[in-house]
Amino acid sequence: MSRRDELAERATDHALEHGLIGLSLRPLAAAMDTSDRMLIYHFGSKDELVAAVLSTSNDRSMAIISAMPPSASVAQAVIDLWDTFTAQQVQRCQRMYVEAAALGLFGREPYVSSVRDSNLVWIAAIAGHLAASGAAEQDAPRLATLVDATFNGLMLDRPLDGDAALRQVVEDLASALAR
Amino acid sequence: MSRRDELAERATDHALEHGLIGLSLRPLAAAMDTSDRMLIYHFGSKDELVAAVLSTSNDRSMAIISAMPPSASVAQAVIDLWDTFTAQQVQRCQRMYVEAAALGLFGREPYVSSVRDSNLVWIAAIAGHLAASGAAEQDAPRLATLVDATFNGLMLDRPLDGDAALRQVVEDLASALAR
DNA sequence: TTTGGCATGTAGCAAGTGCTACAGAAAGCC
DNA sequence: GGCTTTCTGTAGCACTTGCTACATGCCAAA
Repeated sequence: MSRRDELAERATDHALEHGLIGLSLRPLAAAMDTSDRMLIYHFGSKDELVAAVLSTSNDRSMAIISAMPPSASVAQAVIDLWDTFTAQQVQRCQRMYVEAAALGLFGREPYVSSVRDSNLVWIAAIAGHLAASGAAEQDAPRLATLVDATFNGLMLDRPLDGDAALRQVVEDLASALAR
Repeated sequence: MSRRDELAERATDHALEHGLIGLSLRPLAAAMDTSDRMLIYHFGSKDELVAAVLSTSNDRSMAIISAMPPSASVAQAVIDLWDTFTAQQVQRCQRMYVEAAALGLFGREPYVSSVRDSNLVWIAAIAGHLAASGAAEQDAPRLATLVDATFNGLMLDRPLDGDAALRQVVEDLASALAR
């Protein structure tokens, strides 16, 4: 693994823990036992570092979501996806994705591009799981967009509501989609 | 209207236009034909300014959503809410709300508190409209949380997908909830 | 006319930002 | 040995950040 990749992994760990909004090179470098100087050297600019971090994070969550076995029904798939989604590992990645998407709301780079890249493969993975769980092939992408949007929206509510309340809402969605 | 309120209104206009995440006092003050010095004088701190801006923005979108006449059905209510939600005026406020929620993802103040305050009355308003449109009273709050989360999640996708695609997804949700 | 409070302008501070200039170390290749 | 390439440390630059010290103008009450 190249030095750059190693730094990307550790920077991703730090960003997942402390957030993407407000991320700055010096504290990040200090936590990684290196210097801002080195980060710029290996990544060229902060923007490229951020892009690498978002890509790394996306790879991690994709690996987990792609490994899910098919669910017994579409409704069950929604529940299973939520459980995976809120598992520590994926949930952090998704939280950072939401931060990136918020940073991209006004078109700022590198966030828009990174979010677009992540979103494409992510939605495809969700759609794949839904299709494997019984959803019609042509409905899967839109269904995936709906489910993903709802999950991300609920993520924004996490600091407000308890996880139990959010799960209840997901169950409502699952049963609505099943009928 | 006090000077402070007037400044809050104009600061809100600016924040809705340029975003909350990178908001800083000097450019904001310059756009308002005043100085950072004055903003701090009237609001005490940047945090209180931000709280005032979020509160003002919330008041504005609440005024619009509260004025909606009941819809013919729950499904139609979801569609109507989306159309109101994406109307220029409300959509900007909601975009800023999403920014604030993202800023609050790691517990940072004043964002968490402001988001909590806004969310409470906002969900209540959505629930009210859904109930007025035929939803069962006891289901309305959870339904409102579901609809609101989905809308906010779709807001994050706005820079990626076209509005037509997002509306399609909302229609999927509406028909799923109707069945 | 003096006093006192509200509002404002000028200047600046300490800290933090991304990034760079420059020098050196280490390691492989001739 | 030299020589180039890759990497790293020190120091610093130009700029922005939220916020403050201080002096000043305005305007109503005493």
